[in-house]
Amino acid sequence: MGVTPTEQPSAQRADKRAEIVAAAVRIADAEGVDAVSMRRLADELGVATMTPYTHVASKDELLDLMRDAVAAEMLLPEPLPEDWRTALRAIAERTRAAYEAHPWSLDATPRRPRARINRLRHVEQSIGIVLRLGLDPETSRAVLLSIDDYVIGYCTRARGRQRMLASLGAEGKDALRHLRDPDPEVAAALDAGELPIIKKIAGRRDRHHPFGVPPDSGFEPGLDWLLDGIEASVARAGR
Amino acid sequence: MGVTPTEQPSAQRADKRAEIVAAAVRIADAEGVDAVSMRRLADELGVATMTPYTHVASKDELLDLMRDAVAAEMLLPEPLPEDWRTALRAIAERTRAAYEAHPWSLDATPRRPRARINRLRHVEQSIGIVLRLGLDPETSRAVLLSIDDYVIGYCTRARGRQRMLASLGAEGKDALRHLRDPDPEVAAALDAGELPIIKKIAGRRDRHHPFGVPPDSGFEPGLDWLLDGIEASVARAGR
DNA sequence: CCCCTGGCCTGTACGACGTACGGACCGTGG
DNA sequence: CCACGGTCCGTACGTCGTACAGGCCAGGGG
Repeated sequence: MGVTPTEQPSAQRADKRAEIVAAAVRIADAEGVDAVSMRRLADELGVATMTPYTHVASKDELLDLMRDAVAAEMLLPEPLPEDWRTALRAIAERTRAAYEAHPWSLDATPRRPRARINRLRHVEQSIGIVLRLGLDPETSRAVLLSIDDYVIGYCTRARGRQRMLASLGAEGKDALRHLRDPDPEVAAALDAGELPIIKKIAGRRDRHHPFGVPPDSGFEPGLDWLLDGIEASVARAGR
Repeated sequence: MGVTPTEQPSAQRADKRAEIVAAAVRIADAEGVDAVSMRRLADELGVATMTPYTHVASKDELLDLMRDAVAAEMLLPEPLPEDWRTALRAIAERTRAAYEAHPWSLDATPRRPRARINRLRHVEQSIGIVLRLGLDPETSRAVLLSIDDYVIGYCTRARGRQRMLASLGAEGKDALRHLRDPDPEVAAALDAGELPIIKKIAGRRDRHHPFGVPPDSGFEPGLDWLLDGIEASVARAGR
């Protein structure tokens, strides 16, 4: 059938778009998403305020494209490891690294999510691995999504952590105060003997860790537990 | 020691604050966080634009308080179930329900996270359960956080899903088009035979599900796998 | 050859946002 | 009675996303 090539947007136009997105990503990496305004972006590109709109429909679309640029970094070079567990771990780790390098991409999700190419490539890789397990489609989907969920959740919390440490670092020596009497309500609850466990732990923390914040418990343990559970489930199904 | 009660802010002041926060939550529930502007909030309260600032330092603090209001809904009535696994599941489920009722609370995280009372109460409950496992503190923390991560990740993805369905529903019959030719780049990749698995699955989807979107694989399976992994780990440690 | 057309680019302008600030009001203690 | 501290109000500033109305220029048809 004569396939009309779906309105291909001419290579140079695509290049300009990519350039705009790359500049936006650079700004976001360096100064956070909030620093990415259309005016700032236009300045960065040496162009008038409204010019980027020639290549990008709206700021929402721009953010969507920026997220897809991050998704490109989640792709693992083929061929993937043969063992499904090793492969899923590798993908999860790569995904974590991408989110950690561009924490802003976890921030606001777009109002109107569209299926972008790199996100789809990433999904394609993951599905490919999961299908090797030979589970029914329903369960396969659940495996894929549960791992995704864990990774996203971990990265979201890690970003919050990072932000907190940054703000503590910026405050200098008064940093601890922020933890010690955080809020009148909290202070009252602590005095009243509510929250006994937290009170005990908080006391220990202040002495042992910089800023009173213990090191992160890490990405691996939870991922391993999840994979253990999946593996056991696969073993049961395979009997 | 003469404890000065840390500047208690007088009951009526606290009431006003709570009223403001409640109104903001109401707006966010009904129309999304973006609808919560200080002007709109003031209107809602029948008060001048700047008046809420008498009781709330900034919009960031307001958002923080709104999130804490959601955290209050995550609290489980005492006494908690005796079995640790049942209790953790109950907390996770309750947390999921709270996020689902107020999806906006997963949106932007505050620049300067403070420890608020309800969040702390929620953490206190969770820690209490995890400590029953008798693991070393490090591992206990990992257990707690990994479950948290999974829940947050799941809810984040569920929110995206919900948003997508809403936007598809709003578009009427053309909804499917949005999935069928999502983007020139994607169309090209599909034609070129990249993404074979997705192509096959997408074909199947369109026929079987409303809007071509399959039902969610659910919260339970992933949570169970994670808990299975944790339980096995506990069993090994307890030998 | 000219001229016209269609795509890129520009500048100005509008409405909404968060919030700084200075003044008005008002109940309470000296 | 007055003065004062806390509450409330209105105006105003700077920034944001973006609608819109032109300007520029290359390339193709008369």
